Amino acid sequence: MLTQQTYRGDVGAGDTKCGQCAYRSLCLPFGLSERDLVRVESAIGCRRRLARGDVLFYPGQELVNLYAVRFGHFLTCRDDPRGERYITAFQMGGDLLGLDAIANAEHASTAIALEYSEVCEIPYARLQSLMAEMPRMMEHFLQAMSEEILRDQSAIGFFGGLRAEERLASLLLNLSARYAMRGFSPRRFALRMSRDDMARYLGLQLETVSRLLTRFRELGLIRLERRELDILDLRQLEAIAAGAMRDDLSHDQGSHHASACL
Amino acid sequence: MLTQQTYRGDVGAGDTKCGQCAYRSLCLPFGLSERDLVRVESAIGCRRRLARGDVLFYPGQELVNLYAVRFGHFLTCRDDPRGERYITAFQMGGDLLGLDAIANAEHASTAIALEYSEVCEIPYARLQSLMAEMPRMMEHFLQAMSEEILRDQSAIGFFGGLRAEERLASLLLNLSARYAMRGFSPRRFALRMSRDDMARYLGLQLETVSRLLTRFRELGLIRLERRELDILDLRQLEAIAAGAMRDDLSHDQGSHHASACL
DNA sequence: CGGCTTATTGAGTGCGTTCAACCGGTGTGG
DNA sequence: CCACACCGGTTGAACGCACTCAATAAGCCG
Repeated sequence: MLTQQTYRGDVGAGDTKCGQCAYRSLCLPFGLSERDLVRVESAIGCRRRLARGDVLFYPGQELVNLYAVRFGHFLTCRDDPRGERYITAFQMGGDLLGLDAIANAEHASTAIALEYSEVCEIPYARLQSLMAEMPRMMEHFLQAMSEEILRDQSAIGFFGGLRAEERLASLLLNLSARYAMRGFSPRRFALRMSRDDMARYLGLQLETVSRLLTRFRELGLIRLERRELDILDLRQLEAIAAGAMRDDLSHDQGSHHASACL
Repeated sequence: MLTQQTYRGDVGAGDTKCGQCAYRSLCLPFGLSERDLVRVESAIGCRRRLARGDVLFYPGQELVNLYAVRFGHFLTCRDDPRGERYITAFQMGGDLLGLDAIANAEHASTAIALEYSEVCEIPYARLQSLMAEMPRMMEHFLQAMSEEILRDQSAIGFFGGLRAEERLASLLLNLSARYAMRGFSPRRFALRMSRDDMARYLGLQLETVSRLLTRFRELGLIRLERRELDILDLRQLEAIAAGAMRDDLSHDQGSHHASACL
């Protein structure tokens, strides 16, 4: 695994410009005028396609490009002090990758495609000069970095204080909300990552994740086949994530009385 | 607690400029020429002093200033989905506060002084225009934000995969390294935060932290009286943080054979 | 089909929590 | 001055969640 081969090509032409991109309102061009949009487009390099398992960048690699996901999914991971791999985030269309590389001019984490995916290469040097010329652009980029900080800090909270079931519910809800923001169904989507990936993201063991998914299914909160997910009771999933019924949930299945708490 | 009263004053004059600041090489002015330094100084607002327990900013507060710690210590905290408070970081001299506020133009966390402290107010609007004029300045600020991302992501790793003893060792070593970077002793310093603060940072219970500190003391790794810390065996503390002797450490005190592993 | 990866399920253990008592220092008021 | 309360910290005992080890099942691909 972790092969480095990448599919480069199909780059030319104008049908892949930001103006036509599905994630225009989420990605870098967010809130820019038509005129500024053109300048952003000019700063963006070529597209790059990756197959499932391909590595987009790895720790120690010199920072040349940042990346924006055009389609597909990624995960970014690192090693803890013990050498164990953990996952810092899952990325989908419109998300930026590589922001943690700016500190030391080299990437600090590994980014791996979870499926056939495409990214826009954003040469960091060009981005810098663009930001120097366009305060609006700079501000937006700063916001994007700040959002990354917010996300990471939230993750710290999850792993510190929350139980396994609360963490998993949080992850499902997080994915759901992000798909909703992108115009997809918040109730029905595929989990692109393996159980092990989820576990490494949540700070759990894959067995625990598997067991919890089973329990959620038994409780009628979700329907799940392979990696195809249906969220049947979003409210209750939110209640679990919020830590309601800390004792309740243990094993009493079917009572469903907790939904009255909302 | 959490009183809002702050001691404002003693602002005037030039003896508090960046050029003379002890943390000049760590803080915003890092790597700037003398000429640029003056411009940075002009952008920095007044100093502000806080007593132990004072709140510097709180969630929802409009982003007006970022802050740099001149002396003293702070913690920044938030509430997890369950309403439980957790601590995202401890800040000391030269550290920046408030970077997570840029995303939504309002602060997302609470910053509390751990002792009598002073900060520089950095009006964000002025900082923005300054960055637009000085690419060097912008780059450095982006690096600072990226570093924050790196720190937060490392924290995620700690809480996901590490044991209680490994987390605590990591915290002590982290503080040690940061004091060393500031010219203080890496082996002898005071823990400015309570056991409960440490616990809320590490995702543990305060009882667990207390027990572990006791064990570290019994193992001869540290000397600890009240909050005064002496690190006696830095190597072994590093070994623990790295997860060496996962089984070893359990209860066999005094054998010290693990130091041979290095 | 066999070989491999991914996922599920079971049984037992252990780490950290939880509840609770106790201790030392500090400040306060009688 | 001492008695008292209070806060922060330490220590003890028992419980329970999630881990660990292990076996089985289900897809996927050659």
